[in-house]
This record gives sequence, structure tokens and C-alpha cells, in this order.
Amino acid sequence: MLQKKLGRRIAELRRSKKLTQEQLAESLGCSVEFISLVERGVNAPSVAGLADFARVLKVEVRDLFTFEDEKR
Amino acid sequence: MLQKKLGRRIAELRRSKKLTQEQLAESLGCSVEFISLVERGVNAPSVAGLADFARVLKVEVRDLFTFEDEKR
DNA sequence: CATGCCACGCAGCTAAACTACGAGTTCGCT
DNA sequence: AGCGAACTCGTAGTTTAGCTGCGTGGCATG
Repeated sequence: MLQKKLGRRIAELRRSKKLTQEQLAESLGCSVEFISLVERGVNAPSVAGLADFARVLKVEVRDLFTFEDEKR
Repeated sequence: MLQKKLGRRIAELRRSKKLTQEQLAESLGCSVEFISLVERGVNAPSVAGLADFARVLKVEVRDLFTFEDEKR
């Protein structure tokens, strides 16, 4: 559940930066397939990986967990 | 680096709720040793685990990654 | 002293993070 | 319509690290 939201958020951020999955994978030093898995919420990156995603996407880590549809 | 901050944040939140590591472990259904490892930043919980921590500590996931000393 | 809370080393298991390859699908372009 | 780039999605494999238990020992505070 959480990793689905996380994946959607990451995809959203990547597109807003006008990056392809391949470019992102290049910057992160990981495979394109993994990016796909993460964005679809099949896999979730480790906490160390989260830091990498945030760095490359130029956002804070907490922004990766900031969604629009937050019930509160 | 990130997991150290995360650990300190979790410990901080736990104490603010007046909980012991044992009580937290009980609520999470994990071992006390693991709580200790996480809080010291030796290990980091998985993304799924993050959701559990947030639920038990009654905060949003992004609050786990919100630190005071944010350089900006 | 005695009890509760926590750090920490050691050792092990297993789930899942991450990889590669190949074929299929969807899309933006002209 | 058709071309190609971007992406999905199986399957299968490797390896990391998340998570466990046990045992010890430190450090408070009553």
C-alpha cells in the first residue's frame, strides 16, 4: 500500500524533472528494470536507496512520502 | 547517514509517547533487539516497516523523515 | 542491592532488494 | 498508419540486509 504510493510519487517527480527511467537508472547506478518495479510499487527501495532517489530527484526524503490525498 | 537520523527521530518520538523499547516492540510484533538496532542506526526498517512505525507512533510516514537540523 | 531500561557483540536465517534477458504493449511523432 | 522510444511484465537468479535470539554488561534510580 505504502510502496504503491511511493512508486507513484517517484514516477511523478521523475516526470516533472523530464527524466526517462533510463536516465534515472543511470544517475542512480541501478537497472532500468528496478526503476520500473519501484514505480509500479512491486518493489520498494531500501532506506539507503531512498536517500539516493531523493538526491537525484533533488528533493528531501520526506517529500518522497508527501502525497496529495492525505487523510487528516 | 540517513538511517542514523531516522533512528534518532524514532527514539525521540518513542520517548515523547512515554514508551519503552519493549512496549514498542510489543506493538510492532518485533524484537526489542531490533528496536535497539534501528534507533542506533545500525539497521533501518524496510519501507513496509516504516508504515508500521508510523502507525504505532501515531504520526505520518513523512514525519519520520522530518528532522530539525535540516540544512537549507 | 536490586530492578528496569538499554547498548552491544556474535551468529544465524530468510525475505526481499536488486540484477539480467526477452518479449510484448502503449505512447508520442510525423 | 507506422516507426521508434519509453515502458510493462514474466521468469529466474544472486546477494544484501532486515530481523531474529541469546548472553553480557553498563547505567540509572529507588
